[in-house]
Amino acid sequence: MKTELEIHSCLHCNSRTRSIFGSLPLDDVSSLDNLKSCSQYKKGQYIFSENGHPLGLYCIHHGKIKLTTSGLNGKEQILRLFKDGDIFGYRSLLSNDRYNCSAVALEDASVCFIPKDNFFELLKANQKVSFELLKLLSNNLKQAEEQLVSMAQKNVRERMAEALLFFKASFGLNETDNSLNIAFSREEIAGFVGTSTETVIRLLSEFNHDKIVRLAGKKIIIANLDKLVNTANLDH
Amino acid sequence: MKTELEIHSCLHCNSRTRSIFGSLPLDDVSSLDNLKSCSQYKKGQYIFSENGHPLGLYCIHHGKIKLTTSGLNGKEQILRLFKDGDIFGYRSLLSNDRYNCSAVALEDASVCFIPKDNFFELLKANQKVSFELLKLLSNNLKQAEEQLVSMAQKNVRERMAEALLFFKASFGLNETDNSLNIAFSREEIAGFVGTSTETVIRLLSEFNHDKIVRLAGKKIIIANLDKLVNTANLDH
DNA sequence: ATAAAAGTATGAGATTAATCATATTTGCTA
DNA sequence: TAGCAAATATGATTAATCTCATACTTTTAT
Repeated sequence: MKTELEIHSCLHCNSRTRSIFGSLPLDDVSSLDNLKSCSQYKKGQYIFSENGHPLGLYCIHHGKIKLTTSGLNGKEQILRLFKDGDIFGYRSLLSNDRYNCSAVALEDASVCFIPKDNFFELLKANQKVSFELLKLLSNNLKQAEEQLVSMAQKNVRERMAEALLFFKASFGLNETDNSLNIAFSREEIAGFVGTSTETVIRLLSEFNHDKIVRLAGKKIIIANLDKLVNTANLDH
Repeated sequence: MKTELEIHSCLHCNSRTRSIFGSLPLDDVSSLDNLKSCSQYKKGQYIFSENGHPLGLYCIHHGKIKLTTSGLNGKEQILRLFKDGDIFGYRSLLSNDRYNCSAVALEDASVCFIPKDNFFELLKANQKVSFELLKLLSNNLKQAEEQLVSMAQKNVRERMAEALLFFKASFGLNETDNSLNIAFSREEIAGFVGTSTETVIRLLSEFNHDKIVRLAGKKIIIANLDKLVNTANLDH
């Protein structure tokens, strides 16, 4: 049985192996342990807020996090999603900006914090980590530009289907009932798809009627993945 | 008077000082000189194409380049714009993908090429350059996410105004007549704004009527910057 | 110089999706 | 567990933008 300390130590952290710190030498991992701190967040709690000054890097021990920014009239736009082993807060840190978005816990979460200076030292000392970070940013950029093209060229129905596929890719499906492993409100989905809450509700109910998904309370069950992929019109 | 060789050498390249290689020790600059090659491209020519395999990094000695991807039904979407001193082709290189977009010369251009392996060696040897690259990618990501929010939440008129401001920021204004230092076709603008060519034409003609811009052939003259900024509805 | 092609311009109609209004349901708190 | 607030649902109307059609203008190629 693991002690509380072991559970929160980077050395024994299952999430670490999947993170950019996966290739870090064990000596550096234990020094990481000494300088990081770990905090618990309740669902809905803010880890950091738009316009704040970045003080360090966040690394998810356990939980799901959304990055969200407020656009016109304060309308929320979800930019990125994170899960166990993901780091976040690096964008603003690296370009030495204030945060341009907020990080919010989508469910109860356990998140570690590495102070800015220590993180930069770690980057300097470990070529591999800094290279992993370059890769990560490149993939983020690819993702963002793909979403931009969808937003520019696809209709709401297609984007809605894409969004469900993205949620599936991000957090997976519950194996027992094939439902999305995340419960977003219709308003949050609207803030990802780039549409109104009413349109999300209408489209989900259409998808339900077309047997593409099945709605069970807050659960969204993927009833027909092929149909969903077709609806997303991915092949261009 | 500079010889042809000097003009194309990295040591004497004015564009280099503004690039991520600005902080490179002069010794490394001259080795960069030996391994890079420089090519001339005519307006409209492709430097690389979507789905191709990246073989190295491109660095603009002189010229203007667009990165463009083909979305639904082959409709072009302009993703990023580059000018003297900018590098491009690093996104796919770093995430080890095929190109997800094409690079096209917007006017006659002179572009240098650094082979993949040499570039990665240079990154390994020069912490500063690799850090500059992290910053660059972070800024690209910020830019892309800002555009995503605009695409999701703003109407076409606002995005059209934003686009003109973006072109101004990217390539500047001609000092004599205040016209944009770049001549896009209406179709290209549509592929940046995320709308139809007809709507671009209509909106430009509206802006012209509202004395926000003045149209003189292919030239777009910024007649009233304040009005343009207001139209873009930037404050959110 | 002239024809052909590409780009720009404008109108009318169709369509998508937003907005506003109002129920209905769900979940939380006292 | 009743009551209230928030979330979901659905309809009607309106507004924005796309599409199609056609005309005009500029550029390009022969």
